[in-house]
Amino acid sequence: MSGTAIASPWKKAPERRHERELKREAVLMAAARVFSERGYHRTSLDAVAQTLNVTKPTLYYYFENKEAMLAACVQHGLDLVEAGGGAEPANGATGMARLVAYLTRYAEVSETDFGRCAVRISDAELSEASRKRVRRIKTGIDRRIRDLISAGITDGSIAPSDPKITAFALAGALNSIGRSHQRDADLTGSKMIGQYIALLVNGIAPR
Amino acid sequence: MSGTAIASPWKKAPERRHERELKREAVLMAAARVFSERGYHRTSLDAVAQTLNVTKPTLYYYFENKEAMLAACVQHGLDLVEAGGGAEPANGATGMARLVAYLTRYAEVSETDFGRCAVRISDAELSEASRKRVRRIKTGIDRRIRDLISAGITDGSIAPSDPKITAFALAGALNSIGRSHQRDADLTGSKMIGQYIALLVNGIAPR
Amino acid sequence: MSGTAIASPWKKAPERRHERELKREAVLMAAARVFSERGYHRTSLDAVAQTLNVTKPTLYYYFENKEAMLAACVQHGLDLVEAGGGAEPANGATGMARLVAYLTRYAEVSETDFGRCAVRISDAELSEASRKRVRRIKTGIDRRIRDLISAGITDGSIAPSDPKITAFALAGALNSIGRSHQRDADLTGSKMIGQYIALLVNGIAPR
Amino acid sequence: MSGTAIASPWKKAPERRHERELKREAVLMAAARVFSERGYHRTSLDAVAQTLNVTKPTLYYYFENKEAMLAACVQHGLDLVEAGGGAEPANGATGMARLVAYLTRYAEVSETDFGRCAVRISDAELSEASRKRVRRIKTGIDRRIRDLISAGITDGSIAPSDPKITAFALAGALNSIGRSHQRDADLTGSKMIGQYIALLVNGIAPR
DNA sequence: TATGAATGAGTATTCATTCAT
DNA sequence: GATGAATGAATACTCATTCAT
Repeated sequence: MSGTAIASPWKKAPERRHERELKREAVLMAAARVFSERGYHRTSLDAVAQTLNVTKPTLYYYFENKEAMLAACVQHGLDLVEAGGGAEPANGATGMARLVAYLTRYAEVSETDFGRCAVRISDAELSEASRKRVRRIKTGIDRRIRDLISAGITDGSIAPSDPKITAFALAGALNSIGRSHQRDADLTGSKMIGQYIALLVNGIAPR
Repeated sequence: MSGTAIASPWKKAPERRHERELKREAVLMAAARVFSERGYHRTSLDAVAQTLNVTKPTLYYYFENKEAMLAACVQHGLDLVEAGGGAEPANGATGMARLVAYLTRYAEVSETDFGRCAVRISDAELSEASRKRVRRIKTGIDRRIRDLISAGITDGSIAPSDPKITAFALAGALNSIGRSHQRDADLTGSKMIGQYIALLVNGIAPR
Repeated sequence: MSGTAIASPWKKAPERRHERELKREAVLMAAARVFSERGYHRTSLDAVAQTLNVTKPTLYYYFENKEAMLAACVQHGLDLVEAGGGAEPANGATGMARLVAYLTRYAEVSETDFGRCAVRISDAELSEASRKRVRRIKTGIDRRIRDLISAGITDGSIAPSDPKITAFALAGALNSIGRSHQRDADLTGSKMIGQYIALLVNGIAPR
Repeated sequence: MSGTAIASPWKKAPERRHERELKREAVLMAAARVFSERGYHRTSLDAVAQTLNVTKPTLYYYFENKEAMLAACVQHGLDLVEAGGGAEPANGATGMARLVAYLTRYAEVSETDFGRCAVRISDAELSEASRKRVRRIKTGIDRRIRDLISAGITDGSIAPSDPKITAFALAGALNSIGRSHQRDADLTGSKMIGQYIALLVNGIAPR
């Protein structure tokens, strides 16, 4: 045997691609954080760059422009919701149980930077192209919630109501989580989410 | 007798003050409309001025600066909520009844331009000064809701819960009304508000 | 009589409008000068502003954007050519005489800052809208030259040739005046223009 | 005998140098094409690189910087004119004949990408350094034309005139060929060049 | 040789704000 | 009261250029 291979100082192509991907993600996370903290319009790309110890043009190496960064944040936030799973019809649970699982996931994501971006940014701030894409995802989520409600109504686990309005109200209520400024520990965290959803499930009237 | 008084071309002081007040309100309404339509940061003062057929500097005669206009919009929106009354402890109604009345009012105001301003602007987008002012008003409303909840819990008309979280959830849920883009007729109007609040009161679980 | 009127310190509306017009022209002249000296792309609006002792945003008060300034320069240069007159068919002169008059005017304008702008800027640098406008004027000038050539050929004062190519060559030749860097006194001024045009009229071959 | 030589995977030095030369030329041609199509300043090095399926930094391996590329284009264009020959005093032809040959060559080159680069770039758009270099080459051509004119005047084949102005006018007129946007077939090609030069030789006045 | 990554310097444009009139 | 004019400050975006690999 002719000895051990010497570790090459040059990174291989796949490794490079992976590194780039990592950096892109880092940019995205930084952006999500700053956007959700100071608002999209009040945030300059300089601010984003600074948190990464990079210069502004570097950001353009990873994203076409500021709006693309925002769109990616929003999209990522929304994707996280779907990525949670738990809403599959197959698993034998009641509509209510599946809905609660989904809403919990939704609420949890709303507490992340990405979720806050998704919830805080008005569609009007996105470019036509991004708007369409985002709208499609949001519609998907809305439909998912409506379907779960309908299923629950059918199997008797949810009280009859107009699924459209109910879905709108539930999502809207949960959105306020991401919209609020989470300085208050009581209004953050999984315990709070539990109470929050329990409220939506049971209402405020005594049973 | 010393003859009839000649109509002075100069208006009297009180009349002038009144006129100024009227114009100030006109500016405010215009601002509320445009801000709520395009978002505060995306709206230039030129746009506000244009809808009034005035020039930009004129606005400065009525408001110190752009943020002051926004703050006034928000404040006005929140004032409208309080102005609705119905939350007075004296009138013998249950906490629940008074809470429902208050929330209804809240929801209705959320559909106005002023309400949308109040609800759509994230605290993060305001300067420190305005942020404080707005926060104070919002805190007032929050306290009002909490108090009503507590009263309801005490008189048995509302199920026991943490008033803080419940108030947060209720307000948040209603805010989504003002935040939504009211293109959908089903998701606007007083009928919808009724269903919306009924949902919050009764929850989605069957009773 | 109750005395002489006191000169009001406030300028009257028409005077104001006039003043604005003057300033706009001043901006245009400054732009024409700088553009023609350093080239459109190498000239920053800061440079234009500096020659006027104004700040950059002031320019935007008079022109929509940089390209609009350029377009106005070009248009003004081309307009100057037509404004010269002398090409009217009515005046009994031969086609040749009228052509020479027109070309002389053309050459003279080419020596001005506006003319140099018109001649130096490629159509490609203009916006679609400006391009069309400019192209229309240029076509008009081209047609004017062709018509004069045709008239001259008809009345025998000009040798027969393809008016299209001849017009192209004449205009092209004269354009080089505006394109050259006039540091050389021998290659500027009316005397030079005379010789230049005489050359085009008589050719270089001995007669 | 020591066996057959193994073909080395490394290319010999001269071959390498040659390859490099070829690539450098490829870069130059690509640059000339893009510069002449979109204008020097409006063309980014990315654009040049793209047409070669290379990345931007690669260009720097062959040229010091962007301006050096432009200068090389211009120089190459002007070299092409000289390379045409035909202007040698020795061959017994008249000054006029030699001048016509030279101008024809000049016009032909003006229709190439390199020629267009040379003709389209205004001195004002270049840096001081490049300007000097380009100016020197242009001066060389100008002198050549003047000499031919003088020779023609001397041998009687060209009408007496100021060689300086005449040379300026002839070159200027021919430059317009390269400057025009050759969409019009009538205004391109060798036939047109013939007519163009005939016009300059004979003038437009009837003989 | 060629490239991925990063950057410095520049530039057009917007907009809230001021002020003399 | 209202406006024309002007400005300072900010900011997104571009691009030639560099350098380690």
